[in-house]
Order: sequence, then C-alpha cells, then structure tokens
Amino acid sequence: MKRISLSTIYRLSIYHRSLQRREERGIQTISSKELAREEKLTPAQVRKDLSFFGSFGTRGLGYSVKQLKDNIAGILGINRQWNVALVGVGNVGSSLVSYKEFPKQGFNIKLIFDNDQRKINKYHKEILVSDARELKTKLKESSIDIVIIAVPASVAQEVVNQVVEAGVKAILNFAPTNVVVPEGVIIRSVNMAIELEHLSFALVNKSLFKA
Amino acid sequence: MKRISLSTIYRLSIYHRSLQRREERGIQTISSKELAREEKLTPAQVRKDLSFFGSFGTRGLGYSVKQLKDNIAGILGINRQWNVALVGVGNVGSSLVSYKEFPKQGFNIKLIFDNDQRKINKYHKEILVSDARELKTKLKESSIDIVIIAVPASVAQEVVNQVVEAGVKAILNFAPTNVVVPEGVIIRSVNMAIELEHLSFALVNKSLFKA
DNA sequence: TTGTAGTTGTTAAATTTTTCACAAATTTAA
DNA sequence: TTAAATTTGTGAAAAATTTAACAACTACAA
Repeated sequence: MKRISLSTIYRLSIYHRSLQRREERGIQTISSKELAREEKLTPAQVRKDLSFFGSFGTRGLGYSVKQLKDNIAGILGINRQWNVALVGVGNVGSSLVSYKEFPKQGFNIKLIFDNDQRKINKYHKEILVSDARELKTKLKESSIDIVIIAVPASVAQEVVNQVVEAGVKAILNFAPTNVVVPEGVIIRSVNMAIELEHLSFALVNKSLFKA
Repeated sequence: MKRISLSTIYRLSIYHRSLQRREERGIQTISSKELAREEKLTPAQVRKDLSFFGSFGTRGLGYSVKQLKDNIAGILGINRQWNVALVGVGNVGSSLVSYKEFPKQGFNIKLIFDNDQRKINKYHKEILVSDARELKTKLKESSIDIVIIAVPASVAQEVVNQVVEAGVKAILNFAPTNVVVPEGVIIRSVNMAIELEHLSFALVNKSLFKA
C-alpha cells in the first residue's frame, strides 16, 4: 500500500476535530467543500487525503459526519484507549497531566515517574508518582503503549534508553534535545520555542513568508 | 524574492539548535554533511535551505559554526529580544512561564493576564498577573510583539479578537480550537494531542507510516 | 420518469520540494 | 607550485504533494 505523508496524517487529525465539533452541534452530513472551508484547505485535498484509506462518502450528498469521524478515528487509532506513562513532572509534565485533550482522544496517563524524592510517592492528580529508578520494571508490568518524556535535556537520552529497553514502541519527547532510538521505535519531538521562532521569522520577513 | 516553505523555516530552527550545541562544545567549523547526519537530513537539503538566504560557507572547508549560527539567528529573527505576553495561567500557561527555552531564544514573557480573581494581582514567577479586562490597554502600552493564548477553547476567539485590536501581529495559540484572524496577523496553533495521534497512527499502521 | 443540481472518487496536470550531480572554489599535502 | 582531496552553491532531474478536471453516481424536483 502507498505510504502516507505526515501532512495527510496531520490533516486527518484536523478533520477529526472538525467532525467532532459538528457532531456536537447535531450536524448530520458534510461535504468536502465545507470541511475544507472551515480548515482553510481545498476540497480536492480533503477527498484526496480520505481516498488513501477508502471511500467514505455518498456522491451528491457528502459524508455522514458520524461515520466519517468514526472512520478517521479508526485510521488514526484513536477509536480505542491508550495507556500512557509520563516521565518527569516538572512544569511541562504537570501541565500534561491536566491536559484535557489527552483523555478526550483516548490517551490516558496511567503512570508518572520522577527522580525528585520530594515528588515520589505523592499523588499528582490522583496518580501516585513512582521513582524513576523503577521505570523499566513498572513499564513492563503495565502494558504502557506510549511514553511522554518531559525531563531535562541532560537526562533525556538515558530515560529514552530505558523506555526502549522496556519494550515501548512510541515516545513523545518534550525535552529540548535530540535523542536517538533504534529502528522500530517511533519518536516525535515537540519544541515550543520552535513555534515561536516561526512567528519571529514571519514578523521579520513578512513579505517572503509563505502562508 | 522566492517564498520560503514552512519546512525550510522549521529546519533552520533545527540547524540553529544544532549549531548552538556545537558552539558550546567549542567546535569551530561544520560541513553540510555533518549537520545533515546529526539531524537525519541530506547534505543537499542543508545547502539548499541555506542557499535561499545567501552563501555562508567556504568551499573545501564548510561553515564557521558561530557565523552560520548568527546568520540563521538573523534570518529567524532571534538575534534580538521579543516581548511576549501570556493570556491564561492555567496548567499550560504556567508551564510556559517557566519554560527555559523561551528566554534562551530571546522570547521574554513580560505580561501575564488571567480572568480568575484569585490569580490577578499576584505574582507568577516574578510577573504580576493582570486582569484580562485590561488586556487591550496594557498590550498597547507595552509594545508586545507576540501573544501566547493559553485559555479555554470557549473564550479563545474573544481573546484573540482583543489581541488583534490591540495591534499585535503574531499569536501562538494553545487553545484547542480554531480561531480566525484578519489578514496581516500571523497565528500558529499548537495541539499536543495531535502529536500523540501521530504516534497512535504509527503504532496502528506501522507498515504504511512514512518515516 | 426524467432532468437538473450537487458531490464523490480518481486520473491527470501542475506545482512544490527534495535529491542529484557537478563546476567552482578552497584547503592541504607533497 | 602543483596536484589531490574537500566541500560549497546551484541548475537540472526526480520525487512528492497539491490542485484541477471530470466521469460516475445520488438526490430531488417537476
């Protein structure tokens, strides 16, 4: 099967959100044209993105909001619950524990680790914080699917190594550093400063910025 | 001048970080090959990205780490200080106030706003929290360049409207909702759940995921 | 039932982005 | 001083992505 671009996956997430909102408002059907307009894309792009995975619409009518939403959820793997662990409950980590979008999309933080004795064995939003030294053993026991890394850059690689050794196949990294993982493990890094750098670039170079 | 793609800008940020790290380690020169290897790109891409903005290297030798870093900083507009305001000191907002990467790249949070009386007029990491009702007037007074929105989805558009009216031209939105801005105002949205959705997609569709 | 308007799914065209390939320039060694 | 080894910068080729166009199908009105 043809491989799917990151951009397409990203847009599927966007479509899914748009459909969620529409469903909440009781809207039953939607056309590629409407969906595209709301998200500032083209109808052709919406249809093309969906066409990689099947045909979900009805000619002359459009898409059933609920059905398309469910189909996209299936494609993205968010029609199920995922067990997530968080390593590091500093500023960033804490905010993620309370981030409501995660459970809403099926991502449930089940374990929290830290290496600060003042945090260990205390509850953080109903989850008991474990000692980071127990990372490997606890991850193995708990069938964790995804680990979020929110530790200082200096220890990120070491934490990642242990997570990989525990058999976890997906990592979301908030530490502002490059980490390497072996083949077969997926890692995505988030760096919020980079988002601001886009803005500063755009401010400085208004004319040559590409929408 | 040719317009620059988002991917190129993103990679410039990546190069800049890589160069910062190398400079800290006392490394003087670097080739496109090395820079590419570290960031899992191709040397041709590195050179192409840079070529949009000028020629910064020496044939046969490579690039001066410091000079290239400074040049990229100039291109990205991070060779200066930016005044940033934050609206909303909930979970996400709080973590941003303490996010060390921001000041490191020249983004300084100077004002904080909230609408919760319990937070207003108290200090949050040395910054006095202002009443959100004063948003427009205070933004105008303070020559704020960029505003970060970290409020609930339900009020995001209203906050954005006021920010725009105050004349701010760049917004970073953490509220999980679509907001519209007039022509000439740049907005970027960050949704951390989408990052997890990439991972769940990759887990579910290992084979068709495109590196 | 027929005709018209609307919308999808998909092939083809256009555009954008990435990679290739190499001349030009520079360094280093002999 | 010359030759060999590097590495940049860039035009051209290749690959990927987006957009356009349209046949096929559906809904609905007359």
